[in-house]
Amino acid sequence: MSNIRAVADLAGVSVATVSRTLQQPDLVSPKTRAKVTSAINKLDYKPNLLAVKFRSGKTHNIVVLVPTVANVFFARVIRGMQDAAAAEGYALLLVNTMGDDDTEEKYARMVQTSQADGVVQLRAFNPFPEAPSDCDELLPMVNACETLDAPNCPTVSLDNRRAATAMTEHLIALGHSHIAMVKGPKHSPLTRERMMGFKDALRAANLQYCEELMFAGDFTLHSGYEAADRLLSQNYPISAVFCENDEMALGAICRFKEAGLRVPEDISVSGFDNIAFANYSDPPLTTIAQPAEEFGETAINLLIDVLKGKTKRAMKVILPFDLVTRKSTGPAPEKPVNFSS
Amino acid sequence: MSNIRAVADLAGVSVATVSRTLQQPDLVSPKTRAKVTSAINKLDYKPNLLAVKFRSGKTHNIVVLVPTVANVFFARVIRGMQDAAAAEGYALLLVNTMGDDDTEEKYARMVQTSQADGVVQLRAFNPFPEAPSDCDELLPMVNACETLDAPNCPTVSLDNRRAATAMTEHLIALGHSHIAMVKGPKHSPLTRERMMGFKDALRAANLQYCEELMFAGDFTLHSGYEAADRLLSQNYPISAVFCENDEMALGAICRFKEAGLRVPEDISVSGFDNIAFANYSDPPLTTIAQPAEEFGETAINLLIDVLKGKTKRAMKVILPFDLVTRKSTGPAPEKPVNFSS
DNA sequence: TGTAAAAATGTAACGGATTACATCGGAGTA
DNA sequence: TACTCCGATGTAATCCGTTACATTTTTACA
Repeated sequence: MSNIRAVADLAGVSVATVSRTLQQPDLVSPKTRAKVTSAINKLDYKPNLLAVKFRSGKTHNIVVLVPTVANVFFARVIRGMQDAAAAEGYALLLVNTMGDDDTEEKYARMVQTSQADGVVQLRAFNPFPEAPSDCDELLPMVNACETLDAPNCPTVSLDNRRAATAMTEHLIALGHSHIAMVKGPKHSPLTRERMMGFKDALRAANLQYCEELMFAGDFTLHSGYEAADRLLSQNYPISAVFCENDEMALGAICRFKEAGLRVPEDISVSGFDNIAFANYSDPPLTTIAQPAEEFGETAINLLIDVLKGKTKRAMKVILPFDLVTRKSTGPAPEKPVNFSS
Repeated sequence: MSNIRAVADLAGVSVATVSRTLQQPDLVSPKTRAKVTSAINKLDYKPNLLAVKFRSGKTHNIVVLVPTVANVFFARVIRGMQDAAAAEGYALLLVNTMGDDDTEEKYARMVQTSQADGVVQLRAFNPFPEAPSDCDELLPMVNACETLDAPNCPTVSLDNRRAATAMTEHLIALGHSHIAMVKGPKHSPLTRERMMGFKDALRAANLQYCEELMFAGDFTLHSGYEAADRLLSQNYPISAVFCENDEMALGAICRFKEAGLRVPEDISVSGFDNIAFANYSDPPLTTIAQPAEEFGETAINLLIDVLKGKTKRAMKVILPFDLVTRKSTGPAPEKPVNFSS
């Protein structure tokens, strides 16, 4: 691999001139510039960016911690991030962390070892354990989608609570009063917020919240299927199920159909996220649309502001949601089915 | 950020000793080692990996060019790659290229600019345009999933042709003789190979291949839906549709149901890939299972062999497939429906 | 105790590009 | 002609670890 000295020799100039030809061409006379350019081409010279980044201390890399790239919603967020990053000359290093704390810490350490300038974290976990969470200085990190409770880290999130309220109100308006919920992972803030919104709506409608109607899941198709299975074998009558994401809703619908139930005639099912499959399922899914690409764009732009020192305080951005009603929710049946009977 | 010299000063030793303490501790006496370690902790010293990599010329980074991380199949391949890479101490830099040639060339250039050691390419495109494709020297690249026709690049692929034959034979065995195909992108080798396999099976069964029954798609849900739409408005009778991936199959099923057709009673539909949704759709999808994680592992291991100079010739690995029969395919109806009539 | 061998540690060159500062030469002006 | 100024170019320090080689210390054994 040829280096800048080889180019300088061939062109009969100093290395400084070669560097300037590439970085600030207007400081170099046209004649010299031509000689250098020709030497560069002849040698097929490519600057060693590792050296450049080492010297300058700026990598223009951003590490993105993604719980699962398999999640269709995250895939959209990633697309948004890529556009924003490309526009600012940053490269994205995606890491599929499987939600593992150690993996996230390991990759976040790329910042401390000068391999990346900042981190976008899509999960509510602080991968910089030693960093003081009090407000001294901003972390080189932005948190998106799930809300991390850290005052020194900008955040982009949805108003999950209100969104869950809107969905629940939709179900209540259809006449449902026995509503179950399939929740996400226990420690996810998303789950907490969406559950609060769910309770808000129940309370406002004078409906009773019932712990037995809450079913655990983990955002996968399979866990939705299993939750529906447990739901079918318990004693409370239920006419609607609010799932905390689309994958679980689709898994649940699958199980209900196996049991001979019709969606939405016998039971209404709703999701959250509005993934592509939601529009092609049978029936198409009522869900909450999130501006996924915008999440990504906003996160990257916030991070770049932090990296450039433009921001002093950690911004908390909240993006709007949209209730998308399709065919998986409908009027409550006369009398909610009591499955186990 | 403290550096190795600061540590050396605090510990009262030379930088070489600090370096050795970290790299080859057994060359350092226990007493010195203790002093150095304590200094490292006191200063919270983290070696600048950019400097390390710059000096050593090895980055231990692998760039992975992924057409779309949104594709559920690729997500599984990525997981396999991560396991294999982690085991060998390599970090994966995932790039969502959107199948764009320029983006791929740009990121592949990370190898030439010393920012990465090698590339895994999941698409049939050579992102090193200037590299001679004749056999002189192996490219620092491995090609997986789609088969790139480059003699100097190791490849991991499925026997797509035989897999397509197996699927077609399955349909023929169910009595179908009017079989349509929803294809992938025109220039994808996958499409070419699967179509050849499709034709092989038709020929072997003395069935006529008919160009009018081939519908274009691009591997998205929507394109499957649209292909089904076109299929419904043409003149040939059809009793089965072989879709080149699961997303398109699910999109097609959606459209067929809208048209009031029953799957599989009126029309059988099959997919390819066996993504998670395939098992939770209505009806569950008959498809070809690919060992996705194994694709990833094999690709990484082949690449590391190349990077370490262990391999001289470009290996061509072919992984096995598995026909998974579910409920979306069934016996051919007495008389295939002619839709437009 | 002396000497050779082995172990521990230090010195300094090195990798590739950037950039502050130094130098040189030519244009412009009095 | 002499002097100033500016544009163009060169010199060399610098970023931070690694490592070949040199030097010092310790160990082992005659």
